[in-house]
Amino acid sequence: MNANIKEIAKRANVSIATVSRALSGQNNVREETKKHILKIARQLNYNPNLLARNFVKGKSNIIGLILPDISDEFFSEIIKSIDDTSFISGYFTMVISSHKNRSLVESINTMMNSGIAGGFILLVPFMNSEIEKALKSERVPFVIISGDSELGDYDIITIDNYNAAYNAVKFLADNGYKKIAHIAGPDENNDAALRREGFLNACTKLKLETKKSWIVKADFTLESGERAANLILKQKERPEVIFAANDMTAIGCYNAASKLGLKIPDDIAIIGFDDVLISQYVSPPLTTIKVDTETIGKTAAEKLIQKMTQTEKLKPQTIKISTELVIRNSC
Amino acid sequence: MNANIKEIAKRANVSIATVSRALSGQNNVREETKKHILKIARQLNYNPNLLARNFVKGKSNIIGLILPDISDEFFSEIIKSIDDTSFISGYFTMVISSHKNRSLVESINTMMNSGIAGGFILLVPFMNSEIEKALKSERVPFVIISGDSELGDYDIITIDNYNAAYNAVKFLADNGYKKIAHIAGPDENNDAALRREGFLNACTKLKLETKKSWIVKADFTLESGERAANLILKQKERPEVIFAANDMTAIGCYNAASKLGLKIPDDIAIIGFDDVLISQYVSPPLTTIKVDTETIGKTAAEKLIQKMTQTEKLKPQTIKISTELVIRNSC
DNA sequence: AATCATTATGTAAACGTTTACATTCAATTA
DNA sequence: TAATTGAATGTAAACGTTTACATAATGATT
Repeated sequence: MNANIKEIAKRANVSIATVSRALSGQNNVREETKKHILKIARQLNYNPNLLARNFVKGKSNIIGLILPDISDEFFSEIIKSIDDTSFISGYFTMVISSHKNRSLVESINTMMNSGIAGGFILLVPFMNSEIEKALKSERVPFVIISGDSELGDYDIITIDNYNAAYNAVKFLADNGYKKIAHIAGPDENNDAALRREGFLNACTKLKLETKKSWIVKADFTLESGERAANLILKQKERPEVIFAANDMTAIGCYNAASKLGLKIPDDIAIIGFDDVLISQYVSPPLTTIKVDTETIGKTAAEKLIQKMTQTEKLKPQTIKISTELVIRNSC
Repeated sequence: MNANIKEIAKRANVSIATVSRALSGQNNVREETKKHILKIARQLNYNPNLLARNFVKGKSNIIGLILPDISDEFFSEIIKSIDDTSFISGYFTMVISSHKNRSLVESINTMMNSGIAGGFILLVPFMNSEIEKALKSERVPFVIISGDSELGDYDIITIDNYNAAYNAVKFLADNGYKKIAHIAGPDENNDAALRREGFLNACTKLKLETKKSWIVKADFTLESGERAANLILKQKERPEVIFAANDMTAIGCYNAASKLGLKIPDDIAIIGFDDVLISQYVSPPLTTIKVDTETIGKTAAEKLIQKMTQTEKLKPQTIKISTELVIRNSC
């Protein structure tokens, strides 16, 4: 059985109100009394009942984290970063992933209405009217982590996909590449769409050669990358470099190249996106664009906590997290 | 503002007790009344206040998940699997990772004493007296996921490290290998210790040749694996195969072999442990031991929920999750 | 010494649920 | 018909905390 403030009050010979004040670090309690109370609390190994506290305060110090149905490196780092940041400000992180048994909308509704979370962070690759509707009540504050900064009038933390892609292509141009292909991600994924847009605009602006048959869609998996690379590399005219929408796709290109007897980067150069762990270990190490997951998580948590603590409503804000080109040996 | 049972009671012209009973699906309420109440609840878009419910029931439907300070593939899969399983039984998953700002012991204490979690799952690679002490109160039920099944008198979900290692060596023996080396994990890591023990016993039993200089310690990282492999492969007498304590170490061996001009598996064969994502993509694909993270998470969550729901105290149980040899081309 | 301002402490209500116990009402039995 | 049972519903307390308001104690100012 855990001790409670009533018990402490009895032993310290004061009222529960004084105990509450002493323990929650308020200043309107005599130094001596405070010390006495704290001592007894320590003796009893007292821990405040957070459920009671959250309940009576009408708000929770739990931050919900809604994840879509995928598990990858990216998420475990985001989770960690959010948990780190939340903890420092006295919050807990609750994970609620969506999957066959629970839809994203259901997760949002739970976070929004059960009172269990004081705010939440929503990771979504896309937006639709169902989600939009679930978010409308705004009963508890939230922020969104997404590849798309144009989802609507929300607080959004986003990767600067467009500029990252643009600059990657610029880097390739600066290094003398002229003929460039792209393996895109799934259509409905906003990160993918923006990377593709950045690629296309850079090609036009920088006068690089590309063509329809060099732009192949894949779905972020290694296998789809290999398939797509095959389609590109078996054409009569071959590009000098492939810009893959993510690292796994890029590694798929490695496989395709290897099977076709093409040397990287001499016969075909490759650049990826994400900088996943493997990228530095493939051979040759993959040049890619590093996404700073730690900053993303940290920024999202900080923004959310800001919203949770301040009363006046601020205008929704989009924060773009910049990326970094990691130059290795694949181009 | 969320509706509450008081409001529903008023509109339905019944007492809050009846509303509570109707909503929590108890049978001692007239069918007609129940329907009426549910209808009004739906109209008001009522969601029970989980904080209040948990608080008054004196137990929480939140499952805490305490993670050590590492982020890898393994964890994100475990988290997902636990969350999946918990959700089906009506529980939430709260992640609390340990790191520079918060020690493992502190995490345990929070879970144990704040009332915020009704139970927790502890992932620990080792046990010490501090942790032991924190666990002693047993104020809330918990289970442990660990490589060591001999941590103490706890409910433990564990990988069958010893037998997995033993069988891996047996597999090598069956395939004609006679001279075998081992790159071990850190001393204080129990998974590592058991794998090493399985290796040693198998060598003795199956009369395989190994020696002290062929057993080198590393720390589960790729770099340490490369270093260790170098120490082994540069000796006058070279083993035929290296059993690495985990896949990352094994991939370190790949690097060392490649730099020494040794062909895998002809000059030196390699076997790993874990079956991380990369393993199937390195060249040649790595033969390794697959750890079924999904089953681990599921089993842990189910065991915990069982403990949380039943009153009588059962004898602590150790559940060993078996592994599976994934034969690829590295030996 | 009397008044006022300030600080410390106490009293009691409030948060939204669940649930033990009490009550009512109708149906069944003697 | 009276007594008994059982189901449906109501009443009110309880959970542990915070906090508005009331009161008491202290110190400062006249």
